[in-house]
Amino acid sequence: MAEITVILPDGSARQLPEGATIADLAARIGAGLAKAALAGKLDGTLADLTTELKDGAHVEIITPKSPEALEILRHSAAHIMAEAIQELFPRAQFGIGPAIEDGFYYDIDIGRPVTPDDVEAIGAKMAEIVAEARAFSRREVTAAEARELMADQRLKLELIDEMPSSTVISLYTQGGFTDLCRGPHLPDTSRLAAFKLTKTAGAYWRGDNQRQMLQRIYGTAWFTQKDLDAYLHRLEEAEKRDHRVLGRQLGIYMMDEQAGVGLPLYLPAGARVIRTLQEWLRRGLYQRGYEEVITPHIYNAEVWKRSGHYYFYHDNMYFFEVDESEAKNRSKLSEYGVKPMNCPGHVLLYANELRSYRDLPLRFFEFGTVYRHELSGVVHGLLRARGFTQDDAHIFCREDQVQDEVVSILELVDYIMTTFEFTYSAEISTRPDKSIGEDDKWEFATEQLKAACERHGLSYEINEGDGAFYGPKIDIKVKDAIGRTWQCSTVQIDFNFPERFDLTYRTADNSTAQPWMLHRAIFGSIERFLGILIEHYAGALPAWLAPVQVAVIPIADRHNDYAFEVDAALRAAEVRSVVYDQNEPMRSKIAKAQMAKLPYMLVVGDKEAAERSVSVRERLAGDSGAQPLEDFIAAAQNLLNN
RNA sequence: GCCAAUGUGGCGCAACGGUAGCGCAUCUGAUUUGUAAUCAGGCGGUUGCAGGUUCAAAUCCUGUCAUUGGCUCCA
Repeated sequence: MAEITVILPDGSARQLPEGATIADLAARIGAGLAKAALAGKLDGTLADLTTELKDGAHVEIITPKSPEALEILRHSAAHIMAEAIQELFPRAQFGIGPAIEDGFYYDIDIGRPVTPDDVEAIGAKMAEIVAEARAFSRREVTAAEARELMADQRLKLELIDEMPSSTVISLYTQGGFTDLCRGPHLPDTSRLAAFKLTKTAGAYWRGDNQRQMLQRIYGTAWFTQKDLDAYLHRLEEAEKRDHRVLGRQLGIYMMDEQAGVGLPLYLPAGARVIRTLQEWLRRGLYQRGYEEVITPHIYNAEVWKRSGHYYFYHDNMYFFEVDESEAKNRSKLSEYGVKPMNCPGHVLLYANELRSYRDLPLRFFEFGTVYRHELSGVVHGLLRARGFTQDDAHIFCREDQVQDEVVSILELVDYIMTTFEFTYSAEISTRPDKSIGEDDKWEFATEQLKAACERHGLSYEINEGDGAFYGPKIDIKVKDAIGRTWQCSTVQIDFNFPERFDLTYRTADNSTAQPWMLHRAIFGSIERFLGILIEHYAGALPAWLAPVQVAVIPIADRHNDYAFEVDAALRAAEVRSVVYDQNEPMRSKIAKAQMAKLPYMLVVGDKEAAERSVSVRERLAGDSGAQPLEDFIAAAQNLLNN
């Protein structure tokens, strides 16, 4: 796109060549508000144009190759796709077709599913439209006129109906296709240089699962073919990092149809990593004044009724009945529910004894394995499973301690995320429509979260109405090595549980008060976090976390004895070591260790056996020469134990 | 749960109406290797499952289960 796009105060856009002047722009606008606003500022090029004009009016300048220009390109691509669909399926109904990250989509209804052949035909038709350089033109109509023009487009009519009848509606037309649209768009279809239709999917109209499912066609669009190729290459690279692929290659976990959907089984390497992560976090939590507890996996249904989960989440929990009568010919059925979270256990522990204000804050943590009957369509490897382990904690504290506790949680989050080289951002979610509790409590809790973020120097965005039903929360989103974001940590303030379970403590003046309760998880789900780590590091976990840290590689069979001696010494020093004693050339063993992404390889041959040394090869740095075995072990202990 | 696509030896793939083939891995033998893959031979599948069409089905149809990509959901 060689044009600068100027979006005028009325929302319409003009494209001018790079290097155009403000006078050129004024000439293109004709009479009207914008021209008046530009009066007296006609000197210079568009680059000199200030976006704030007279009387509060402003223009937006979109330069070539900017993110805004890319969005225009993609939005136009959606219109071009819609035009192609209309030509191929004249009776198609159109929903919405926006630009999205990396591309665009359009929701349509052609009375049947969209097949791969259809997609190919649509892509080919788009190429024709692009080749014909059909101009985009804008015009404005009243809602009534729009209704008339869109008379056979029931989905569009629905959109028009939702706008106030006084709204001026803008329409964009290219070729024979007209769409309701705010714009702006490309000057003509030939500017769509590089695009590809990527996938189809069903999507509910207006995102409402009670309504009709439309067919969604996704595409991606870029300024140049080179950009498109680079994008497709990026996708391939991301696929190679897929934790499900690497999880298999590295022997982390498996799934088995016999076990059930969304229930991973951890292989030795996976178990090692998970236990290492837990042990590391456990040490950090003890240092920070947390106490570990262990609570049941199942509870009598009465507990879930009291907490409200029995009613709120019944379909997403696993309930079962047990006959508890030990006498014959009698039955006494009890209902139990498998825990979908760890809160009730910690609440019961709190209520076990009379608490004093001096006891607070009380911080209970647990690696609690929970089960949630997630919809079959949402399970995804370790990232969304039906069984997973939370690094869960509940902090019971006085009102004046809430903010300090939140700050210290944020500090812990920072320590953990920094360890894994994640950058992260925060969102504060406020009261949803469907929620419980008094306004002043919500307000107090939300203010505490905001104040804690500010004290900690963490900027945040507000996610209006996205809190839990019982309280507001801070969500932490981490950004991985290839720029994707993942939701991990969460801090939630809760006043529902303390109320429902009558939690109290004795105050300094010997009265009774209700504690505040914080829920927090740092990893969120340990297995999910492991999945993210695998993708973040492309399977090459940091040495301290690697399931196997060292491969001892004997050059020939006669070096096996020494290799096992080295292995035993490493194991004695708590280094996770294996011997590659297969009857294979050393080079082949090295290749295998490299592919297993082991951090260290110790090559031992005649020379090493004679002088009791090891030749060290690092996974990334390569061969770094021989050193005495004791030296390597001493260094390894520092390096491999975080 | 909804829409679509896909299920072939442990893993990755081929055959797409004429009763399954390759690579890796595994096993056996040879080889004894100095920093990313030594050679040879062998084993292994009634093509997710259940029906149907056909002289003939991995291949076509129906159902079902699972996986994948989306949608909705995620306490």
